[in-house]
Amino acid sequence: MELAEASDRLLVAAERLYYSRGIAAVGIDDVRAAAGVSMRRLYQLYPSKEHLVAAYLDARDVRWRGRVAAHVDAAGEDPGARLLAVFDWLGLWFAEDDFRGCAFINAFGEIGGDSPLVLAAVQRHKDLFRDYLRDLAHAFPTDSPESLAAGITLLAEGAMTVAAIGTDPDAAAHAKAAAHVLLDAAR
Amino acid sequence: MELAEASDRLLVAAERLYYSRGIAAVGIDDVRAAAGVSMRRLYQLYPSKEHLVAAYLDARDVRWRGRVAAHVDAAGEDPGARLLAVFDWLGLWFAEDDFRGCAFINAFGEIGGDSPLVLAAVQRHKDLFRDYLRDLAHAFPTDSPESLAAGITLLAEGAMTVAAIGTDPDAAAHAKAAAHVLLDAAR
DNA sequence: CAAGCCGGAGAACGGCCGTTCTCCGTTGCC
DNA sequence: GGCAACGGAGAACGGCCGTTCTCCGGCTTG
Repeated sequence: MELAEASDRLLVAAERLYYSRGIAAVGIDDVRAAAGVSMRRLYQLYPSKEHLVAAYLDARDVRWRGRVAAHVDAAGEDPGARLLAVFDWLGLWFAEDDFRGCAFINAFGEIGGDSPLVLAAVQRHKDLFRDYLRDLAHAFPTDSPESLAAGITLLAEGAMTVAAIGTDPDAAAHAKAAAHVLLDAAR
Repeated sequence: MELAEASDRLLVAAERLYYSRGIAAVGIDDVRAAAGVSMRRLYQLYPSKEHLVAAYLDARDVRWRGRVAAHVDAAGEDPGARLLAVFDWLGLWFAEDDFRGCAFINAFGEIGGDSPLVLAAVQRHKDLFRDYLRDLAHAFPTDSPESLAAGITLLAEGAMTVAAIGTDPDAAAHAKAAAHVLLDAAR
């Protein structure tokens, strides 16, 4: 098996297992077995579990932000509609069967303090998401795009937490309604 | 040593260690040693680590909500000022040296899926916090206190996440500004 | 005083898991 | 055809940790 294929299979298996069961609860050997890759290969590609977890988070970051952006792009050109589309996508995500909260918030709670690599991957993701929302806010006609972006970001992050922990199935809708108020006030 | 004193000392030690280092990273023996309690007593009071963790979370819930309520009460009678005081308190909390994010969000990420007791304690806390904000919102002169409460809750939860993971030292101030917009629009 | 229960200290046990090592079959090369 | 490098499979190692057990000193009680 080639390195590239082994790496792909490991990351696919890692994402499925780590996201659904948690990082600490999944052993290296579980990922290895699910991917059908030998120990030797695994340690050749990722010299420790920490590296594998960081790679899983980076891969998930790319996929996750890609899905958000695709949904936003499908909403058209209007800057307000594009900002609100983010919350529509969150609603779809929260309703998925295998939704278990934000993988990055979970990873932070699990090993954020103990692993510089994982912490950096989590912060990278959150920074990129915030930057994306900031770009969307800057396309909106307002005098204070930064304030708007900050409010939108907080609503989105709050919705992820509430949807993950609480039992409120409408977290995304509530966040969208509040975002609508912020947009109206900013215009 | 009496049972009540041993329990107190265990919970004090557990809160300090679990919150600062994470639950999985702290062994039963670490808590036991810090509390100066024998193994026998510990397992007599809490028959497993899961029980001890749930008790730690319950104790922290009471203290944490007490601190919030005290700060809100100090803000006076005006319903708007009381709602905004929540974010002032969050700002003070985020600035504390030992701030490491919301203990309940962290606990959820760490073992939320694996421990019914811990999951229940986390949900209990978030429900109670949400109910508290809902009460504050119902004292505010508006036609839609529920929407207001939902928005405030999301901003507060989002601020905790951003303050914990990100490097933005002004998360609470941004959340307060957005909350102000929601209040103005609701009035 | 004697005897028995209580509880403290800490060793022991069992299991899990990240990491490394060993064995062996295969493959490519001269 | 022989030989060496590679890599797959999985056992072995080391350490950690939750939980239980053993030993023993001291306090209580009749």
